[in-house]
Amino acid sequence: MPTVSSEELAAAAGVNSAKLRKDFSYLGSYGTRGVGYDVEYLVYQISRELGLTQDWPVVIVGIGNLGAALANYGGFASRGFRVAALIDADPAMAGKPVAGIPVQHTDDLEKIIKDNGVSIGVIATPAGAAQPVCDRLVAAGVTSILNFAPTVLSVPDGVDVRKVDLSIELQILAFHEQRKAGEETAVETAAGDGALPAAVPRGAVADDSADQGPDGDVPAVMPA
Amino acid sequence: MPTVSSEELAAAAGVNSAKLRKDFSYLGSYGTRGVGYDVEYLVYQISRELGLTQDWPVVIVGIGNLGAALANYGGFASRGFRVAALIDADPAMAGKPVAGIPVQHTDDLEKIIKDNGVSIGVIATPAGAAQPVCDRLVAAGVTSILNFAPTVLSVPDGVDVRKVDLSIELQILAFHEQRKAGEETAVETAAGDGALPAAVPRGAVADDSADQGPDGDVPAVMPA
DNA sequence: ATCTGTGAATCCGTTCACAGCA
DNA sequence: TGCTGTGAACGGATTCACAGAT
Repeated sequence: MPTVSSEELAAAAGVNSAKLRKDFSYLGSYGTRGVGYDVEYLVYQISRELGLTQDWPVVIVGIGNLGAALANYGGFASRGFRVAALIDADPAMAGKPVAGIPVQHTDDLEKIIKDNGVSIGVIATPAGAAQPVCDRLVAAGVTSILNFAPTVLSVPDGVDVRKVDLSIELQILAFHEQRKAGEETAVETAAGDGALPAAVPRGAVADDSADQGPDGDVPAVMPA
Repeated sequence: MPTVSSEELAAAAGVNSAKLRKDFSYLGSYGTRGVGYDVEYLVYQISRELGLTQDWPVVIVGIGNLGAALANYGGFASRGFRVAALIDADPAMAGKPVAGIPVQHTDDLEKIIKDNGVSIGVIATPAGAAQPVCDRLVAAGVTSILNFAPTVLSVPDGVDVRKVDLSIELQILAFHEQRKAGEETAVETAAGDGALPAAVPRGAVADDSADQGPDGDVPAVMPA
């Protein structure tokens, strides 16, 4: 398939074709009227815009189960990420290879960051260690942090943090699950008060919309 | 602190106080004019609405590094989730305890689901195994699936899927990182063409806004 | 005839601003 | 006086609809 129409792509992505065309138009005019988009060219342009054509060295700090899972995760390499180093505070881990990469000790964190020109760090430590590790990463020059620890990190301006809370995704599922259950029996919302005025406009569950995944149909209020 | 104002909560959450009040109002009138919201009561009401007061048994299928990390994750229990079973296809794993729970073999999947009344399943298998596992979970009665495998699952109507792609969060960071770098030197966007018309309205990076985490400032187009 | 690119219209979430209650 | 609850105003994002290109 050398070419795709906005219609086809939109269906695959679960969005309106006009939106897709408008979004693409912000990147430039990469389509051909009457034909569609050249797949290979489009992939290249989007990859470039997203930064996938660059090489991003990352370090993973905290090599427990999760850190090891991340180190082994195949999806990184294919997206332009290179695991430059694994770092752990446990001296017993030092030198032990995980996913083919020897674990290094936290003592050398600053040197590792600088030697590899790392600007993105992944924190997979226990909650207590996260903020100190974060501070050291930032001091050493890291400006983007992916945080898996269940803590909200504070960082100076100019540093990006994204927090991944594995249980939030489950919560979202449970929330919908609860609604599905509530559908069968009439209301039965709670104890005292009457039925809710409107609560969550409804739709999310039934309106399938190939959504899968973070972003979308999530209430905005909810502290990070 | 027995009571909070919408102003305080809004500041903590990084949103506008009017939005917070309006959102809360969808759940009912749980505040007191001139005073604020009773913290304990509010926590209870929100917990109930989100389904945190219920007990949600979940199964985790695929006990590799990631599955083990999830099984050990402390955040689940505190949010009302209970890991009812761990399931893996490797016979050698069977019986071995992970996070204090013995791993069971895939052969017993259907029975496990039914015996425990599980409606939420977590898939942490390799990509190839995900769809078959998903099909079996759904056939056995699971109606919500959290998918960590790098595959888009197809499920019948009425089943919710959320896909967590660990590398997407990294991509988002890299995207911002790229923009930060581009800021210093003038344009230098790419090779051939001129500057982009508008691309991503700008703001996301500088406008801190205690954002941390999924949802928010993510381009909507991007197939799950 | 087909499918892109985009101004115009529309929709919807956010914010304003204030009436109402404690 | 202080702060909630909410109708009305606003503004950005989505969708419509069609001119323009192949």
